[in-house]
Amino acid sequence: MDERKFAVLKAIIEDYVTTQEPIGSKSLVERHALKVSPATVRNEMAVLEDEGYIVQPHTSAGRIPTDKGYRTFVNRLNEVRPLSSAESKAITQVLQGAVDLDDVMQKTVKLLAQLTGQVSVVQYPTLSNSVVKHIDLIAVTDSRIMIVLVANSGRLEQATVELSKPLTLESLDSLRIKLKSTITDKKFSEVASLTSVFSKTANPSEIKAIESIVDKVNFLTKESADQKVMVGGAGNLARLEPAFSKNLLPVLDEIEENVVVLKLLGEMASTDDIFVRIGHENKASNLHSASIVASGYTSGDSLSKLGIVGPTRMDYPGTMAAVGAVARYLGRILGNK
Amino acid sequence: MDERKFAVLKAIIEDYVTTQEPIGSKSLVERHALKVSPATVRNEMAVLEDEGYIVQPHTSAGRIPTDKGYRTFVNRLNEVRPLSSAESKAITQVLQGAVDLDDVMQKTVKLLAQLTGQVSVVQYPTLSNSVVKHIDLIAVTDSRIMIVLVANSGRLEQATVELSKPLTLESLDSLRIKLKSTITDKKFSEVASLTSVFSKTANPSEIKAIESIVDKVNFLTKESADQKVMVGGAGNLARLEPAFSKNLLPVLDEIEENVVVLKLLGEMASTDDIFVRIGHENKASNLHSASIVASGYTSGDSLSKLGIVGPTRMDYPGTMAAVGAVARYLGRILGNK
DNA sequence: ATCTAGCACTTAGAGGTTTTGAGTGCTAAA
DNA sequence: TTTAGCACTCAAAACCTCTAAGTGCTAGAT
Repeated sequence: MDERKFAVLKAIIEDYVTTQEPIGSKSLVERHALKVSPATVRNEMAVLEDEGYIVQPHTSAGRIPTDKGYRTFVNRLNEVRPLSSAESKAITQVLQGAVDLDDVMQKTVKLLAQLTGQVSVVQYPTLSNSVVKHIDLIAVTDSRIMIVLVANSGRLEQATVELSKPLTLESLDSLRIKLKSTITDKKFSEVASLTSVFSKTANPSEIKAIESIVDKVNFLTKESADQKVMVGGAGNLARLEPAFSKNLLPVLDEIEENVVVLKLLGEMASTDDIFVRIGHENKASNLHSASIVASGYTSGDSLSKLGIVGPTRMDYPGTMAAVGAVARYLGRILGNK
Repeated sequence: MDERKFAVLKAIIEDYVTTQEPIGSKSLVERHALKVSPATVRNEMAVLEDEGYIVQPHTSAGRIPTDKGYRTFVNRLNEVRPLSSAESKAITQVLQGAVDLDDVMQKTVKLLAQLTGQVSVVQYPTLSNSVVKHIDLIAVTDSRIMIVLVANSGRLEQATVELSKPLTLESLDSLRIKLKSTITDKKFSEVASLTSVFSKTANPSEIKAIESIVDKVNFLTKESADQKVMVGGAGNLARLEPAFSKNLLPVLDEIEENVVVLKLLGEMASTDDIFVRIGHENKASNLHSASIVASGYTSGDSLSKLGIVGPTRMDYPGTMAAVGAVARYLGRILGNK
């Protein structure tokens, strides 16, 4: 695509994103320093429309960008706009103050929502490459055992088991010690195979209790338990057009259920570039008028994802910059640990 | 207030809540089995308006309820409507499946949001009456110590401390043992006074590290760290009138910061009745067009709160029933632990 | 070969007017 | 005390007109 045509497309997108109204040739020339007349711009626009980059909602109106238009615009954004110093300051300040991983995740998701004005999603650091740093079994009552697992990434997982027959404190303690020595510093993905022998050597009367505890430990370290995400800025939906938010509500619910998020974020290649999926590029039909901007972030060995969901009509450069910056800072914060 | 007048008020409220439009005398008589003519109803309405229970948005329109109208309506709801069996089934099923306290809270907040269609808030079980069941210190790296505290309510608190000078594993272990024997089975509120002597007996070279760990433990058990809440259903805002959600957004942000929630929920007396605060009864001016329906729930020794925030125009009987039922079930689930 | 000025044409939406109908209060009879 | 009847009110719907922002095309200017 020739240089001037792209300039026109870019101008249309920029104006449309802010005004949310179809853009005509005259106002384009006025607001941007295109050094040609409206008539020339009109010719360019006619061509752009033929080629599917923009459309006219009705005959006597201006043009609005199509998904294809946004796509070529985004593709041409070779370098990501840097954040303003105020923004990057805010990021470091907010994330600096977090006391634990949950806190970091919560602050991140909120930050991302505020910076972009969209609904944000952050995936917890994955466990699969992490290593068990600590395991504990705590008898909250006689028959309720709480399991606490800590990963080297700082991620903490807990679960409780209800035993049908109480375990003596001694047995619990010996199980704890045995578990601890077996799986400490082992990868989460290896845990299940390492603990499978446990029940065989156990005292027959305790075998059932021990089995249920070990089962739960394996459950916690299992791949599928690993899809923990946090969603934030759902209130931003209220700011957007009602029609859009109506479409998105069920998606949000699903995200909170952690079901869709894998697909949503997982579809993207696993580098730490910034990925953008625009409108119909999303497979879910609920998302045909939505775009996703996401990025991977690294914490120690694991690569996880974060991103935002918003209307196709969004400020891509700004959003991409925010997502990228947050991913980078988050990686830095978690990497330091 | 005489019986028939109340019947009229009630009918107006019920219709207005569903249609969201001013209610006239004729349609009232049609939809409800009032055994009088529209003219009679009109007379009653005129009186109700004089007394401030309802207003006319403009001369040629029907009436809508005032805060005072809602208030008398709510006050007369002596018995709370029971939930449908499908609803109570849903509650038990959802809460049954939770694996740990965080899970319970998250499921509860979501459930409440879905049942009521409003924004919901659930406070974690308070720590002040709880007892320390377990404490652990985990060296995630040389100089990063993770503190894990478990309450008998099943609530787990964590924090990390960054030490300026690493502690040997032996010292850490002895500190852990000392802490454990000192504060296990003690109330959270007592912890700070019990640990104050720790730094005095310590080896001088380690005094700083130990102090910073003990400080953090005290911080975790402090009253003010106790205001943990979870907010859900923010997406429901999108369903409501934009004007309303605009007002509420900042409130939500504050709730997520845990700042306002104490006041919001704390203003209510501490029984486990269901409390309703309607429109201008709320002190915050942001909430003048909002109502709060809340209830306390008990888990073990501690009494905590949960509730919802919505427009004054809401289905009070249904909402109150849902809030009450969720509070009851939540207490039961947590009490069992 | 482009670009641009000019012009005829289109049409959504703004602004203004009319009509409609749901609602009222009052009066007088049941 | 209730209700039928009636004149009155007024927001909102329906309708109309006009405007202005937009278009495409043609022919002259660069």
